[in-house]
Amino acid sequence: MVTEWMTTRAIDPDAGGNGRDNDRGSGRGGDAADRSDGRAAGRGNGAPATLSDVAREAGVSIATASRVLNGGTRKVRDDLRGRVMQAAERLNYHANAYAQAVAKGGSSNIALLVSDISDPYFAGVSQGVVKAASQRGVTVSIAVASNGEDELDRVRGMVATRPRGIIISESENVNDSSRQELQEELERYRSSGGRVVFILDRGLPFPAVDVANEAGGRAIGRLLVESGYRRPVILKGNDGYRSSAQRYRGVVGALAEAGIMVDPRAVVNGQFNRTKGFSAIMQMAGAGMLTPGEGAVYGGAGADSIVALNDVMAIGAMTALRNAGIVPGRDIGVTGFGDIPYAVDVYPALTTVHLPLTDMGRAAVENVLSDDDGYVADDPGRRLIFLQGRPDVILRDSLPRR
Amino acid sequence: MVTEWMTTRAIDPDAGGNGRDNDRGSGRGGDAADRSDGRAAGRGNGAPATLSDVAREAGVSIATASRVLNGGTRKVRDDLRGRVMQAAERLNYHANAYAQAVAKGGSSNIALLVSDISDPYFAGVSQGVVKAASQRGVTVSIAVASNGEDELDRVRGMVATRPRGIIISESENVNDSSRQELQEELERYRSSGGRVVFILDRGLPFPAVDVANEAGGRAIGRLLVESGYRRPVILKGNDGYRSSAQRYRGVVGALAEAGIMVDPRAVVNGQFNRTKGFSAIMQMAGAGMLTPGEGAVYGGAGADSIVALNDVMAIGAMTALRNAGIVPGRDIGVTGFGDIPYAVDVYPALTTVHLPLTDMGRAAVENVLSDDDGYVADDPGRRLIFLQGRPDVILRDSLPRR
DNA sequence: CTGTTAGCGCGTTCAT
DNA sequence: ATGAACGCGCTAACAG
Repeated sequence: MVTEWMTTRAIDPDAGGNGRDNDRGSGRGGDAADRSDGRAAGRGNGAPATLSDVAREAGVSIATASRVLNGGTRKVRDDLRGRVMQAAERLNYHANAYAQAVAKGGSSNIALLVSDISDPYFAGVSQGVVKAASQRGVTVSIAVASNGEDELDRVRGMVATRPRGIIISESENVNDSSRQELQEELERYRSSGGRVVFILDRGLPFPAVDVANEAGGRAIGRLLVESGYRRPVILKGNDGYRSSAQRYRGVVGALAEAGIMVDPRAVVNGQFNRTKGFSAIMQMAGAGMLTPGEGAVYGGAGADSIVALNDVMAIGAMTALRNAGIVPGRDIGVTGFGDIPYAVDVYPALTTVHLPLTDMGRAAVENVLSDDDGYVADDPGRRLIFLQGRPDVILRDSLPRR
Repeated sequence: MVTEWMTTRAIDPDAGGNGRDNDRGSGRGGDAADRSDGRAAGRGNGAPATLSDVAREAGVSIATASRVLNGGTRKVRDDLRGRVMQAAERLNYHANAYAQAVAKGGSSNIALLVSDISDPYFAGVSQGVVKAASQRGVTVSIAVASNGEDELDRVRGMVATRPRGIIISESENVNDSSRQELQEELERYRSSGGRVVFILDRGLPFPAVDVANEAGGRAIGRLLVESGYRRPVILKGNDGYRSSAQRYRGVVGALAEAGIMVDPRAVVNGQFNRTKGFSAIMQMAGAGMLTPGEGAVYGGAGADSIVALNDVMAIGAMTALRNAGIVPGRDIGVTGFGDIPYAVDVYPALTTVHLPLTDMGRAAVENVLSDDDGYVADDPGRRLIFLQGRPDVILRDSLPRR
């Protein structure tokens, strides 16, 4: 859409109509023939050096070359080893990762699927995955899928690359007609030796890195009560999303224990993104549901707080409040869930429950790379990897005592 | 480090003190041996189906199977085609991407290198890269490198995977002892058919997706002047970072035209991250350099604005100001550069210059996938892909007229 | 310890 | 139009 400003400057005005002298050359490897001696003038002009190039250059067999360049702990006479390494250096040899993968029937790559990298939550998780992976010498391919169908497509594409494992960190996909297919696809992948791990449990029969969602929700609920709030608006994610449901159950439960019933009109089912948080509150404010008055929630009393089950929703909600002339923190308290990095930078700083984003990513790759995925079919309980034993609620200024 | 909270908990709260029955066991997965005939009963039990499995199942040659499943526009009799496709479906065949890559001598993957995915700037760019790539059917592998040495390592790892191209979006690496090596490595990669594209020019002889940095800086400078500010503190990135230098030149130039000289003590060389913005301002405020008084900048007059050459620095600076009891927007104006998504959510909302993050990512992959990389050795000016012809400064509340 | 020889899964000529 | 055979770059048995 916004492509108007895009100015891919032209390249070679004068080259004009002249034929393209694309010597894409090579085409087929006339091979052997023109590769007279393998030394294309040392200029890295042609294709990258191969193992056999190195072997020839070093005057050894390709097997030997393989052994010194990659083969782990095999023994090779020192002089040969030296020659090989020098040759490799000289030819700037880099093993062809694909060929290796084909030969040994398995890559050293893990696939990561997220809904939206530009969301701080996923960005944090991804950062953890990528760093942990690279520390262990495995690469990660990343894909984004914004809806259920995309998700299935992406997963299919991923299994084609036969990664060591697939890590799925999607926020939600509901009404999931493709859910069944997804599960089947993943099960086939697993039965062929692949590992799949979810980040945040989605109720599918695979291991998942999970956190104390319900306990976190309860903690928020109690904090609300202790801080003197009685009339929260709750911003949840979609109903099909377990984490949201768990958090919701937690806060509602804690509230109930204190004798507080939340007004059904005060709970909005949205999605875990900033836009939804923003628009939901804009709309409620516009309808006069937030501040005391006729159409207000809680029988006209209005809301005294907004409990978002996700940080970005909370942040969107805060700016919506401001747009509506309501001062977050002063007029209405706000809480989030996740503790994304910029939760401290909004004003007032966001009170939220901390989630160890990058560590969640790390835990996922550790599981993928471990020998045993800890999955036990008949005991669903055994397939969860819990991080964050007790929830860590971070008190900041968006929910002052009142 | 922070691993203490990590509690790979058993699941059930009530399961109480029971011992952890970690049967890590398993060791190797056996297998391999049992592949007697390749046909593991059709059940997806064994290894994934291969092309020849499909061919056999369909009663055709592997070549034919290849043609219908992948081979573009070849002609195959309809009945055969049908049988093949059914067989593929039944066996849940997915082409082995690695084998394809080896066979045709080139993958359909591009590598992306960033400094930090969890930084909104890189997250935005990455999102653009990944989405654009997947629309074109190419996968992207991502790696992070926080410093110059890592960068070289990662690049080396990347070339091993022989991607179609390498996109580098690193913020900066200074005192770069490895810079020369990096360039050589990349040149070898290119001479072997690879494409490399930088996002934001770094002065290396490769195409780069760039934006109107200096013009943007000038726009900010002029806005400052027009809005009545005279005593800015400038938060730059590292000196070796061209984009920072360009932006800096722009604002200083515009200021100079208006007869404003910036106090040398008021410019801090940092890095483009939130922490640096935060700490720099904390420190200056602590030293009394910001508010009128003895040690203040501008001969004791203090600063009336903070010009951060990057959004996250600006955001860090704003919360630092608050910590120091200075109200951003009211006491001191603030501007950023980049327009990351959450620039609207800080308070006051950040005035900044817009950068089309995801489109920058997209442009990079388009260049990688295009036939001609537009690089012309002898005319450095010709190797840039400009986005955003005229800078778009977004007026918000952090820099009110005064 | 080193070199030979089979494959790995797939694309692609070359005959048929 | 279809199939047989070879090669991609590399690893892994197997000999020597």
